[in-house]
Amino acid sequence: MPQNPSAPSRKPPTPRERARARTIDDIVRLGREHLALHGAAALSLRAVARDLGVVSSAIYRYVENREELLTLLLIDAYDELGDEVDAAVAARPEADFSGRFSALGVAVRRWALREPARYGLLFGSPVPGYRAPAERTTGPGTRVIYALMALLDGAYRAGRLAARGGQAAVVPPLAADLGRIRRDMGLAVPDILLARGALVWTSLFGAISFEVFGQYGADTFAAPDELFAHHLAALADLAGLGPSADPAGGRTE
Amino acid sequence: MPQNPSAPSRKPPTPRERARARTIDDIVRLGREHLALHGAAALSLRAVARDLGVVSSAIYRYVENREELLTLLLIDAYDELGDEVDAAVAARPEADFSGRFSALGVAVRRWALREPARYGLLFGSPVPGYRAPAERTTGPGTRVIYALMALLDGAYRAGRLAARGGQAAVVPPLAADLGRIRRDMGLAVPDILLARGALVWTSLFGAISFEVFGQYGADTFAAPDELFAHHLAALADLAGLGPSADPAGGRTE
DNA sequence: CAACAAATGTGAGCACTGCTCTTGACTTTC
DNA sequence: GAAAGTCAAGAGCAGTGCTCACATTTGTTG
Repeated sequence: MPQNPSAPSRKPPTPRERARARTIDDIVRLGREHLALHGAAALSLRAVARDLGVVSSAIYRYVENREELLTLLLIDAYDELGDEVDAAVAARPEADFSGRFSALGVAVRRWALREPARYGLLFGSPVPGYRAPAERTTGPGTRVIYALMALLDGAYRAGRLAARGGQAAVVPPLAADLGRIRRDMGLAVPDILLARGALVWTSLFGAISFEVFGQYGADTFAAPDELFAHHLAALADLAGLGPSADPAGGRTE
Repeated sequence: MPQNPSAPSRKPPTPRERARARTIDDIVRLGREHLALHGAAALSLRAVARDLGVVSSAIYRYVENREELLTLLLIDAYDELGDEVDAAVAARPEADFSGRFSALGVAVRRWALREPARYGLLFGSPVPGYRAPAERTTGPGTRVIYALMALLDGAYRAGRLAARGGQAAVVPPLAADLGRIRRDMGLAVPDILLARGALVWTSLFGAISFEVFGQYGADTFAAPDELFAHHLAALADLAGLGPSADPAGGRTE
């Protein structure tokens, strides 16, 4: 199955290759619909094959197995989330760090509430028996954290990021891959604030997860927009971005 | 199927009822093992029946369907987590609020890391097609948030909880069930700090979830104990518990 | 253009799942 | 002892992931 596009094969795509790519795109599109409708663990290759108008076994000509389709959908979702977050952040002035942070948080929440099942695939409990291949998912999977870290670094370089609060003196040990991100991006922000950034990152996703996965009774933590904006302002404060420069910056739209 | 124990039926349990209860306990125990081994979505009634040494259809004499078993396991997990958290909190002096908060966070994290699949059932993406019945799960499901809220309320009444940070003046709107908790518990702590408590609550679970569900590459947010303790101290600060009174309070064991 | 070979589609089949239903056996109660 | 209630067994249905032998389509090449 010669379909490795990473090797620099300069050949123009043959019609066969084009048809194949189009079919795979169709499969991913149909899979995305099923995912959004019924959740990750209920994704059925046979159902996708039916919708594709083909017998069930034919799917395996294009997708190795169910895991592979899940990986494709994982990358697809990461990319869409990353695109929306990047666009939302870029829409704010470069120097408006707290505004950009707020935009990032609002964009993640909006995408999560619009695509709960896909959000669950990315940030929920892992699909049983499925292990995301790191070499294919780390790239798109780290776009949002990269955006946040770039934001914090920019604010730090501009002198707009200040350590504050109780135990700033205690330098925390960074997690392995957090150190890797620091190196890869050449971050100038000190470890204390980077750890704060990681906490803010996980806190943001914690708040959103509680809202998206409403496990409890009805809506224990179904935060309305205003409460989320309030949380977001507190997180900006925690990150060191200080009391928000634009008090209305947390509005949803 | 007269098995409702909530009605005040004073009848002593007949041998049949005892045997039946024992069998259901066995099923829950086996289900717990399968859950811990293979995850929630992979829980199979047939497999449980095999382990029970009985034919597959016999399971349905004791458990209505797969959802019912999941509900039983959900309650089981909530209770175990609640017990451990309560015990950890009670082990600290009543007036040591930040110590109790730290103990709560450490207990949740320890349980989550020890029981990742069960943690995923409680706080991960919802199992497809399964909706937890509120009337049976809200009770055990709110034990930890109740413990946290009681902690904050006690600190507030003792004059040890202070609003701090930027936008303390902005009173956030509380989520529906958060207001219910406030009423049910007769909390004295003002809404601003209660909202902070909710943020701290979601942040705590966000940090733990990222660690338990290691979706990314290897261990992007596999926080070592020290980093988690650092986060916990920041969250205590955010909750208004002030800079930790016991700097070593965040230790794991 | 014809022939070939690769790519693609087909249908049967295996092992698994949740769940239902009928049948037979057993236990408690009257 | 008979009636009523309970339980286990096994067959069966519809669904799943996945494999394999076979048939068909299709692009390329002699």
